[in-house]
Amino acid sequence: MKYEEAEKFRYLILAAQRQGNRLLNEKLRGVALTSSQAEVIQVLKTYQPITLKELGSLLVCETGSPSRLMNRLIEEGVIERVPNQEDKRSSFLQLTNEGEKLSESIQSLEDELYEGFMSVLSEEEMKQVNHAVGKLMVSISDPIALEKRNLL
Amino acid sequence: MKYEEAEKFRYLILAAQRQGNRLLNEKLRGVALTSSQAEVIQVLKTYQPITLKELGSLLVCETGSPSRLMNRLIEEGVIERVPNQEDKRSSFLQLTNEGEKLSESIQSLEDELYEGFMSVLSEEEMKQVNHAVGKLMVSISDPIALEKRNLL
DNA sequence: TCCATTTAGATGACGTGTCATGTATATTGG
DNA sequence: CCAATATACATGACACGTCATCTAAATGGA
Repeated sequence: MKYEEAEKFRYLILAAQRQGNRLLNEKLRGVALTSSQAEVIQVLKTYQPITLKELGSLLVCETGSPSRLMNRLIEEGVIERVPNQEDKRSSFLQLTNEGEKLSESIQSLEDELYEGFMSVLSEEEMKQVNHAVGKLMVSISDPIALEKRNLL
Repeated sequence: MKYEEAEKFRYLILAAQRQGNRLLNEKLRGVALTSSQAEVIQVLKTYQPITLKELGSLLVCETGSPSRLMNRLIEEGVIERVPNQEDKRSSFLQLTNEGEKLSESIQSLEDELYEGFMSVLSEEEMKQVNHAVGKLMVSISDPIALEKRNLL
């Protein structure tokens, strides 16, 4: 049982991510968005207008550039492209009016999620988890998105 | 910033799951398996022979029955089906010899992962995280797989 | 016994995460 | 200035996670 706690750690992180994701996706079903789409909208809300590359660097642990994710949101009229005169390879992304409205709905659904966490865990407990997991992230990966968004 | 720690918590869990998954998948590339396939093999190693339904209940937070995951592993000759005379809707699943061998490789790769965690986090820190996240899992979800596999 | 219901599993559909590769535009070294 | 390289993004491929739906076998009550 040398690795007992480490194994539990691994699977609890997996379970938390899966269950949390399902919970959030259920909440988001009402506004017909996925949790990934919601993350994009919330990032744009704060950082727009930005290029796809910049957006990618702000999404938590997204590797490739999220072209397809964007395409869907553009088709749905939630996000729009603004040509970038300085560099024709890219364009700037920003929320449409509809996107801005959606952002508010998302915010309140996310707040519900956070309330749920806080009804089970004390702030102290969350800080302990955040400290430990944050250390791990710094050590095993490039925590750029987390740093940029002040999530560390 | 009412939800500051809760938001960090949320994204750190996401980041940890993504990065950890990438790390493990890199390690598993040498044996041409994905982390999901590896989990199936390791569960079977311990609990075989079991039906697909039982397997599903042992995988961490798998919702549907993992038919397709199984089909690939059966095609690859890692797992085999044994007819179930008692109930012809299902069959028993077990590792082939090749599967048993793979299981040992997987174990040592997972141990590497755990060593990595332990080089950054103390056992005490992991216990704190496990306790807090475990509480959350019990409260927001049905933690059956975690309980069955003694991961709580 | 027979039919309705339940259960185990398979399958289609959709969005995502990930990697490899392709294409157009920028940049840079000579 | 131009050719080689780098960069931003798009796209194809593949496996997953998730949900809805379908099929076949088991079960249970009339």
